[in-house]
Amino acid sequence: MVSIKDVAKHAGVAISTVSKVLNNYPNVSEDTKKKVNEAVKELNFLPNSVAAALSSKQAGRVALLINLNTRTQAIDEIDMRYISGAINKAAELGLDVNTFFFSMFEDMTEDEIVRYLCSQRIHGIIICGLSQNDTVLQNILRSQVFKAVVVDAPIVNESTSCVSIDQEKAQYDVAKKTVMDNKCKNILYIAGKQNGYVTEERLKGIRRLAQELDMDLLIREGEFSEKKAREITFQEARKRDIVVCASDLMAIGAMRALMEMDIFRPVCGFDGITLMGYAGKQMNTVRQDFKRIASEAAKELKRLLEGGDGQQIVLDYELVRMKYTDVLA
Amino acid sequence: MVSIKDVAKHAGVAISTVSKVLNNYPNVSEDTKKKVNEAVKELNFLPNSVAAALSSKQAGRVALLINLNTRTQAIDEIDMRYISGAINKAAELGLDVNTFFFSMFEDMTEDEIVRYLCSQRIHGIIICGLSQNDTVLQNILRSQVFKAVVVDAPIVNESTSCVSIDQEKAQYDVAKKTVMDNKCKNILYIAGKQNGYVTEERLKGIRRLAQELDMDLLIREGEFSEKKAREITFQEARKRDIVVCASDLMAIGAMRALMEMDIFRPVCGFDGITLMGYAGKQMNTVRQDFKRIASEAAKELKRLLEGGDGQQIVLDYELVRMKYTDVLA
DNA sequence: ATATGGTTGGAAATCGTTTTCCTGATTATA
DNA sequence: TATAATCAGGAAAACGATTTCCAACCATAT
Repeated sequence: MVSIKDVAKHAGVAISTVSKVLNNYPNVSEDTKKKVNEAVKELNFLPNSVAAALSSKQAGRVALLINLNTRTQAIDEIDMRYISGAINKAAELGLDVNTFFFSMFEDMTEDEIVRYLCSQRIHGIIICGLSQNDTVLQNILRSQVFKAVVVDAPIVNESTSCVSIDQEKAQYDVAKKTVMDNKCKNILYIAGKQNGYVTEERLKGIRRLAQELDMDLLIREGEFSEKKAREITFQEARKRDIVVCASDLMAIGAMRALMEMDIFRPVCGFDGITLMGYAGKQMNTVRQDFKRIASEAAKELKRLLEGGDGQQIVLDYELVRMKYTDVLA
Repeated sequence: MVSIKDVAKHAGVAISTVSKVLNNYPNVSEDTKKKVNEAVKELNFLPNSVAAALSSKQAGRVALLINLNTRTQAIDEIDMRYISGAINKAAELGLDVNTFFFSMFEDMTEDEIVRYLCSQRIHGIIICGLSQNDTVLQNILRSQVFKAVVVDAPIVNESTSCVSIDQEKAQYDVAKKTVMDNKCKNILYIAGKQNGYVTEERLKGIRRLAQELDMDLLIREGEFSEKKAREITFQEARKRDIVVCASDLMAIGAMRALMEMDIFRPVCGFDGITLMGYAGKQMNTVRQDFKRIASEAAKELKRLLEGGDGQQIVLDYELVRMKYTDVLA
């Protein structure tokens, strides 16, 4: 393997000069720059990133922590968007990404996790799917050992940023649109899982809507489960004008139940996953651009690593109506 | 950051001794081992993996190359299983994994890709989704610069292994079962994409079946597209007893078409993705354990990196019948 | 002609390990 | 008892970059 030393010899300059050229330092004449660059070309030299990392100590190594949804593979799509968004952007920014899953740390203590990540020379992390009761990771973030960007959890401090859409407003918007279009008088809301940040925000949204329109609002906890939503729908939907769900998966469960009950109720979901196209009937939902979210997270992490302060980033969403022909495009 | 030097000083031994203890070398007395381990504990020392990698040169760094399906996010599930399977296993084996997507290399030449991976100090790669006409990557494999394991492509040489199920037999099996159960006389086969390895193998399988049972076989190319399969079904299914598809996604397209035509034909798919549960009707399919496939690939790569020779690995599959209630479990 | 200041490029230290020798000391063998 | 063989542990040279510091050089101002 050809090293910087070989390049230096071949170009007839010192090692340090080569390094300077490679890293665009000032104080190098155009002349020597050219000599070095030629030598690099001729010898087919590529810098050893490991050595560079060791030497410069700012490795730019980043961990992508994904809380793989274990509930159903039907929504792998979301995790996949997170992963591809983060990895692509990070590569573009010259960050070296290692992907991990929460499950790997399941039975580790805070200390062990920190030690493990440190031994991997991780300096920054992107966290997708952190739940409010995951105290272990929360403590790690609080300790500020790492620069971090959290998706969909409201954690901001000196070295931690978060990125998300406005969950409250999105829930309000999609429900309002559906209610208006269908002239509903009361609402069945199938919420997410207790204590989750997005669950709470979306609840606020639907409550605001109900209050504003002076509608009766029945809230049941669906735990983001298709099955649970299905059951709740069987129990409650007859007496209700609309079923608003805190996730697409639950919306699908609700819709199938309604079809089996052979009654019509408008249903709206949240997320905008492809599976919505297969639900049998059209539904309104909030399309989140998960790829963009992760990509922004990567960008933000880069900023933090370069010394920026933590902040909250809020991204757009889109109200859409999903049907089978969409997925055929 | 506390280094091996500090540990050595604290334990009253030489740096090399600490290193030996850490790496379980022989020729260290229990006594000094204990001293060193205590020092490690007390100082909360964790080895710098970057320095270790630089020094030992056998970084064990591995690239996971995923050819993200761009067709539809409905089958992200497959890529996700590949990723989680490979990453989890690799972590367990102590391999350091970097995930890349084919799209990143789209407009790079062979040389550039090799150079890029080398600069990342990648020694081994796992490739998922390599197509037969991707000559760039094929050449890289042929050049044997890297140890590699390829999923679903029959490439074996000194430093390359492949892992896959027996595609031919699986297609034969699932089609035979469906044909038998429904007493069909002729077959509409919706094939994959021309020149693909799995496409060819599955074709062999269905041909063998047709020949063996002396059935008429109409083959149309579905290109793994739901839409295409849908169109083909509209055109051809009326005159046929069964629709055998080379992928679940196509099977879903076919099934929806049949439902719209309001005729019944048995349909069978291939892959075993969750989406099958949402198709509306039950279908037979071949369940591939993608996670296991990737996990075996990681294990095999480790073996190659340790000097083993390339080989072909064939894994099991399972015939299943998928329905909506399955996905609710 | 000398002092001053700004470029340019090289020498050498450094990052934190691994690994190769090498030296004593201890044990086994003849 | 002499000699060989084994073993524990240390010194120092890698690994391949980055970075600091310094010397040499040139131009400009005095």
